[in-house]
Order: sequence, then structure tokens, then C-alpha cells
Amino acid sequence: MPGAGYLQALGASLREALQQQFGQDAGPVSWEAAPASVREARHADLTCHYAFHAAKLFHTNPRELAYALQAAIPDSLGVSTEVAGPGFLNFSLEAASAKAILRDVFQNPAGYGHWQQKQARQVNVEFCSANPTGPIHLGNARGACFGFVAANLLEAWGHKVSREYYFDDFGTQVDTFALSLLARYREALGQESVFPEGGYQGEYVREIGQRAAQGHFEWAGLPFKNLLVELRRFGLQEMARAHRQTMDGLGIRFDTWFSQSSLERDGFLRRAQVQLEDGGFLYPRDGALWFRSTAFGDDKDRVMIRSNGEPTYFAWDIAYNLHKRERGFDWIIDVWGPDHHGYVMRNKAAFQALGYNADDLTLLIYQLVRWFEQGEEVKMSKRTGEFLTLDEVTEAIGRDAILFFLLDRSPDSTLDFNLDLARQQSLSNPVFYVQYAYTRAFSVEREAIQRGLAIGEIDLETCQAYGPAEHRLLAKIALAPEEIATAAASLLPHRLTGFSKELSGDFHSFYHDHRILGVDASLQQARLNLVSAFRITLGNILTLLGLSAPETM
RNA sequence: GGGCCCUUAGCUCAACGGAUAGAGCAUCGGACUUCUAAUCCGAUUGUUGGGAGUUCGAUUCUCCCAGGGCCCGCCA
Repeated sequence: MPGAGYLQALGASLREALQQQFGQDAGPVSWEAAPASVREARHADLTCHYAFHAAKLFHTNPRELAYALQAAIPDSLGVSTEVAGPGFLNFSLEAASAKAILRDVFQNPAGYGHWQQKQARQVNVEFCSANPTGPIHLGNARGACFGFVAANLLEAWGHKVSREYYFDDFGTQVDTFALSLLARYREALGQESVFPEGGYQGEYVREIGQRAAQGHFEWAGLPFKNLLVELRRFGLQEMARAHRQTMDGLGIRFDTWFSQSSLERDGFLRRAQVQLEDGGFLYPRDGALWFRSTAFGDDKDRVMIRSNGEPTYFAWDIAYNLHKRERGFDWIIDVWGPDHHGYVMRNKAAFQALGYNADDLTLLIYQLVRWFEQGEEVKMSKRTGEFLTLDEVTEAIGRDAILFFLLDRSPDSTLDFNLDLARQQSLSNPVFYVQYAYTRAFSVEREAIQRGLAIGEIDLETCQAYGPAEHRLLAKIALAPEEIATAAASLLPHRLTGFSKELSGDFHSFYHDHRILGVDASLQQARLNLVSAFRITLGNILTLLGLSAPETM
């Protein structure tokens, strides 16, 4: 895993030292910003717990190990170090390290914070995947944001990632949708129509029916079956377009739109069934075909083909995973809502029964979002057509605010979204704190360029000028690759929103206390470089989070 | 009956097994003639739901208990 920046180089020297001493690799070093108390009392900028980690591994004393590590750090890396407490290793930045950090950023600005993996995995991240029988509603919003950013993080971490949307355009729900549409179509043509029982009553079905009637009144002459086929196709097309627009509105993009009907067309359901059958994992009971998921730890076996001959949803999942593997993905990630947690075990079971490693299938479950409007929870029912669409909320609150709000929390915790509050007080959303920091830095650069100043010319002399506030900010900039890797490895976007707030906070604080332009030329150059490095780093993080980086606010 | 998640400051939430548990909001008090005050600085706020265990060290890991949310179909 090639290093992504200065801290990775520094970490490599520690790792190498232990390798030589013990003849065994203790793994990569992880870094964090020095806690406030340490920063103030000891003037340290960064800290690592590597001595503890390694001491456990080598059954030795962490404090002694910390001293050994300290001695192994080459002077050329430009940090002063100290051992504290039972084995903390603290680092203070100096001119040479400041220079190295800045050079990392300016060498490849757009790629700063990104990694290269020696063995990049082919990752398929599937998320959102709303039913095509209605617009994307709020229930899908968290999964959409979470999946998108998780994919971005894995990509930045050095993997090959494909973002996939699964269009569930097959089965009884779509039949019901088509029948509902048929009623609306006839209604629009002024014909007698009976709305199907349990049909989709939402206004959007009426609108699609009207568009179908306006564009294709000639279908009315078709035999019932053909008419239904046309309307079904038309309706699905309209819904797919609507879903795409909704995702565009949030700035969420997909690499692949995959439909269930193509699974059917290519016979993957059948192939999965045969493969499981050959493995001896299927057996008939009560007229249905069962998958022996208990062989892999599930608490009961699961039906794959129902007694009426129809496959279950689970069967399609199996076929889909097979299809993904055969497309060359060696890591499959699905983002699911909390109501799906019961399906994790059986899917992993089937995945193994197909001959794959359970660890190569990751099923991410995020917890529920409850939406409140005027003090009451907004309940959603697609059948009755009572729901708030994601489009409506995006329009009311803004895409950046909704993304940040949904991302800035652990997926394990339930989330209450107060829509009235969000509409009124959207300015208190922390996304604006972060974006404002970007804007401020950008405006300094703009002004500097107008004054004919060069940005990014780094030499050791200007780097001498940095004091505690600058070192603090530099340390955060140096930590960005680390934070991105951590967020990616744990698949937790909220770690990165948290870091973006800290990074921005350090900048705001620095900006307030330090004049950048119009000071002594050398100092001006030093500070300008820092501002620009910060702006680049934050910009990359905003991009990963799917947020815009505004040049003005 | 079983499963997943949660319980941390007045409220909403953070905290790869690490140092004095942190932010925002709220409350109170300060700071703009400058590169954007959507900002900054300070004050106040804790028996991390309860108990036991593991260890140099536990909010974090294990077990027990209490409370809350969600799920347990030959629906998708």
C-alpha cells in the first residue's frame, strides 16, 4: 500500500524500525491530532499509539519501545518527538515537515488524500435502489447518501468502484403498477375505468397516465394485453427517468443502472438455482423449493421458489450476486435499510453456497430516519400515495444541507429529521460552517492572484515562519489521507464529516487571528501557501462527501 | 420467544481499546475600518442507563439486567 503523504512516510520509518528490531511486521501506523491538553502542555501537533500496539504484539514494554521508535526517526523528516506517559509518541512539526506536507498537497492537488492500492479490489456498491412503482421518497434518502459516499471513499482509498442502482422492474408489484396506470390512461381518454384494488393511488400515476394518453392515444385500440405491455414499459421508463432526476438533484451519480428484467433475460435465476442444486443446497418441501441456509448458520431454511412456481425476492438476490461476481466484482457491497437486517444471514449463506467467500459480500444496514413535520411524524405509504418525495425536500432545504445532515451521523443511530426546523434554520446546518471556510480560503487566493502573487512556492525559509496555529492546521492537512482511509476502511462517512468540521474549525480560528495578505513578504508567502493547501484539502473532502465547494456564499 | 440497533452535557450527537470524554444547539459575556462576522474568543454543563468481568488502561470488548426503536411471510 503505497503511502499517500507525509504521515505515511513517517509511519513507514517507524514500521521499518520495528521490522528490523523484531524481524516481524507490526502493521501500518495510524495517526491522530494531539488532544488539546497535549497540544497546550507539550506543544505537540500529532500523536500515535504505535508503541502500545506493537508492545502487545511483541510482548514488551511500550515505553521502551516508544524510545526505540523515537531514536529511529531520521532527522530529515523534520519533527521533534517525545515519549509521554506509558508510551505515547508525540510529534511537533518543524519547517522541514511543514514543507513536506505542503509539497504533498501541491504536487497533485486533485489527488491529495487519495491512495493507491497495490491490489485494488473491484468493488460493486449497490444503494438506494427504490422500487420503480413510485418516486423516490424520504425513506430512500439516507441509503442514497450513505451508499454514494461509501463508494466515493473506497475509490479514494484506491479501489475500483462501480456505483450501481438496481431497478426492480419485475414481478407482481410492477403488474399492479401497470394496472393502476391502465386505469389512469383510460380515465385520461375519458373512458370508463375501474381502479384496481390495492393499486397505486399516487398523483404521479395519474400524471403518467395523462402523458401516455397525450402521446399515445393510438394504444387505446390495442388488445388489452398489448395495451398493458405498452403502458408497463412506458410507466417504467418514466419512473426510471424520474429516479435519475432525483439522484441528479442530490448530485448522486451511478455508474450502472441495472434492471431485474435483465437478470431474467440472461437466465441468471435459473443458473443460480442449478448451481445451488448441484451443490446439494436445495430441497423440495410443501411444494416449494427451499435453500438450506441453516448449513451456514441461519436459524431456518428459506424458500427460494414458491409453491406457485414464482421465485421469491431472496432468489433474485442470489441470482444478482452471482451476476455481480461474474461481471468481475470481487467485493460486493449492498446498502440496506433496517427492515432488511434479517436478510443478511441468508444472503451470506447463499453467497457461500455459490462457492464464494462470505467476507466478499458486505451488507450494510443503516438505521431508520423519522421525518417530522409540524410536530408529527410523516408516515409513508406508496399504495395510498401519501408520502413526501425526496425531490420536494431537496428543493425546500437544498442538496448540500440534506446530504450533510444525513451523513453526519453514525448509520447505527436512528435519526429524527425535523423538516420545519430544517426549512427555517437551514443556516445552522454545519455544512455551511464547512463551506464558509472553503469560501473564505478561496477568496484569499482570488485576492492574492489579483495582486499578482504566486501560490505554492515552498521553501524551507518561509516554512520557518509557522507558529502553533499554523502547525495545528498543517497537522490536520497532513491527517487528511489518514482520515479518508479510516472512513473508507470502516465504511463510515460520518467520520469524514466530523473531520471536515475540525479541519474547518482550525482554519476559521487561524484565519481570524492571522492576517494573510499585506504582511511581510516571506510571511505572506508562508500563510498563503497554507491557506491554499487547506482549501485544496477541504475541497477534496467536500467532493468525496458529494458536497459542493462554493467559491462565494 | 428470537434477531439488529440505541441509551454519553438541558437538547441533538461524536469519540481506530489510550492522555483531563468532545462538538453543535441553548444560556451568559466579549471581538468587525482589513483577505467574506454564515466567523472568532471566553464562561457554564457529565456517576458515559445499572452491575460484574477481561487489562498497564474500558464510553469502546465479554456476560447479566433495565429502558427505547425496528424486524421476524411461500410480500417486494
